[in-house]
Amino acid sequence: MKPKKRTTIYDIAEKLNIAASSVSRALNNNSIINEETRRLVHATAAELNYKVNTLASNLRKGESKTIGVIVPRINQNFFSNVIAGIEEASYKKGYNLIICQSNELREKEIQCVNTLINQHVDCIVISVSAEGGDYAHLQSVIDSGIQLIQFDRVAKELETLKVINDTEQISMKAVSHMIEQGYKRIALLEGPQNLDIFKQRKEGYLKALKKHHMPVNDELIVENAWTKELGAEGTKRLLNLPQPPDAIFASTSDFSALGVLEVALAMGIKVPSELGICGYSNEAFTEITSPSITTIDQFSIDMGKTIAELFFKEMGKDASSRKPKTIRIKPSLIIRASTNRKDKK
Amino acid sequence: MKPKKRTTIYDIAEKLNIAASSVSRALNNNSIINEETRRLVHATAAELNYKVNTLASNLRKGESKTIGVIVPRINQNFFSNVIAGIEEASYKKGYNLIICQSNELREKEIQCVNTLINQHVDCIVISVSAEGGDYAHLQSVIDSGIQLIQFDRVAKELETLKVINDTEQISMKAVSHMIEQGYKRIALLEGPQNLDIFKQRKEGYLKALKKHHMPVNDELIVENAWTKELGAEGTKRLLNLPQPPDAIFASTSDFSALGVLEVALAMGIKVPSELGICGYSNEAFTEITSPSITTIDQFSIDMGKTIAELFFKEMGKDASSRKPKTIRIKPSLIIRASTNRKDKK
DNA sequence: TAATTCTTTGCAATCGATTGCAATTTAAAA
DNA sequence: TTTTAAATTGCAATCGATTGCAAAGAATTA
Repeated sequence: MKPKKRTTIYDIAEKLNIAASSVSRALNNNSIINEETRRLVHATAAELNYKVNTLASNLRKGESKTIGVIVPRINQNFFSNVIAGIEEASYKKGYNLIICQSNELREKEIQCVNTLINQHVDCIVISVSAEGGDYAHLQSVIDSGIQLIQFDRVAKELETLKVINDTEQISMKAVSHMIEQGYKRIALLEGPQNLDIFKQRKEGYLKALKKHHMPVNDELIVENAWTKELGAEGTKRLLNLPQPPDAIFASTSDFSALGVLEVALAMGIKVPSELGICGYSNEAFTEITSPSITTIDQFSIDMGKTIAELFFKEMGKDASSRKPKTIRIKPSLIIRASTNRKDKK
Repeated sequence: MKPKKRTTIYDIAEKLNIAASSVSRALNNNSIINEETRRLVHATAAELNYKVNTLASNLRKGESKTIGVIVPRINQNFFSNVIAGIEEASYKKGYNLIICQSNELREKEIQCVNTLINQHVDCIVISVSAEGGDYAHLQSVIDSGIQLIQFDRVAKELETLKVINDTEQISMKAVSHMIEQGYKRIALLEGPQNLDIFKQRKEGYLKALKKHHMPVNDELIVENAWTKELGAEGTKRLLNLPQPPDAIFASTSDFSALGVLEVALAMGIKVPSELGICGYSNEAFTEITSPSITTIDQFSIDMGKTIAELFFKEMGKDASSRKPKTIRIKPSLIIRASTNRKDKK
């Protein structure tokens, strides 16, 4: 099969007429090995094009120097940015990433978790799928003694490390901003309420209304509008109400905000003067639509780095002293044209 | 460290008073094991919450069921889509992905390659970094007997499997399209010419001009303009020429096309009537700028799937019968408003 | 010169699963 | 009842690297 067997420490040992253990120690610059033999071993290793077998090494050492990452979709801006952040920070420490996508499916998520446990990863980083259900599979990660870090979409009942955005607070800020811009009837496009992050976005919306003594109007709340198409659909319904909204907080995503914008423009409704729009995520395109879309930046790359750093920091501790811990990253409201009807630059 | 030692086949064997080898065979539903013991082993495994140690298994079997992927940046639309495609196809076959990013740096790319070789991955999939240099590190992948698949940005001198777009042809088509729309002075924003794909895009541009008997004008060719900022900069220079272009093919990326668009709009130049723009990659935003941007779709997810399928197909063959092979995926020209000054919908 | 300490090296077990081959048990055939 | 074949199971080596412990050699001290 393989063309030639790969060189092992035994090959080096044989060639130099020393023991494999000495070769191992020499290669790890480890123990108190004679400088001369150390040099010899390294030279021979280079000559024979030796590469360690990480599998063997990890098996023996009982670690894998690998972090498993499970996200709903790899090719979603937010997630790919988080992954990029994790990768950058872990690579520096000599850790590799195994990436899986759950496709928002519980069943596949369970499969991924099992694969990663079998791979003996040192840590599993996960943003749970939207499908919901119980979290026995995540519990079993913990039981296996593998560090579990949840981010963004977290199962809050599980006592693990968590890295999340301060979602409620920023949502409140976004809606307050719209109120301050003079919008009176603000609608909400909400996401699946079994995911905490969407619940919190709604909560922020409600709190902002309450704080400004504005009524909550159920007909202005549209469920499950988290794609561009669903956002557009919901918007049509909203704008055809007897009393249509004068602003829409697309709390699910910028894509749904885009749907809102397109429908509004198609119906000849002026943004932001007649309709304010705020999205979520700061996708690249929000900056360049016309008008540009107000949105929320989640600092996704930083989030990735934070996750990796958290893992390395907690790594030393043994299981008994592991405590659940939540790191909040403050997102930032990016005010653009789509909600800006007062301040002219 | 770990709270409790994980169950191994020996634990199961001991509990049932049989040999570990029998347990192994039973778990693999493999050999001719007695149905009764098979059931017993499975039951006990479940009861003890047994999970195989893939490290050990792989070490013994000399394979890793893992594919290593190296891309310049994980969080670039094109790459994250390719990765998503690879992941989807390989997961079905029980293969995992280890992802690395080279950050466009040769040095890091070499590191990644070594890590993946050490990990004993069964295949390395790579899109080379822009930095260039020799490809000794890729040669050493081949020498290690690891399947090497290059995609998109390939080192053509290396005899490996390759999955690429039909870049030259589609570039020619894009430029021809602009010519047919009546543009007379078409400029080119080109990428680093040490990467083949950018060379081919230029080649397609040149061929289209030649085919339509149009002169090649060196002052209309801008080097190394592959970010939005560089694209914008180059555009300013172009539009301030005594004889400015009436169309720009931003062959490097949609981002640079976006730079072009912004500069044009800022200068009060009408798109597409006074200036045609064509980008490359079909980023999500090209659809929603105004005017929307003509671009080229590379079918990135399909490309990922194709890569994985190619690997699985070639996997069976032994090293000696491995032949270099190139699969071309035909990209598609997506004509939008930014070049459409004739046909009105 | 003998006793003691410090360096350096080797032996052998270990990590957990797999597998060729031999051994044992059971069933079928003679 | 004996012989032969088939079905199961176990033994022990193996994958490649690491590491505790003992041994050998070199250097230092009494």
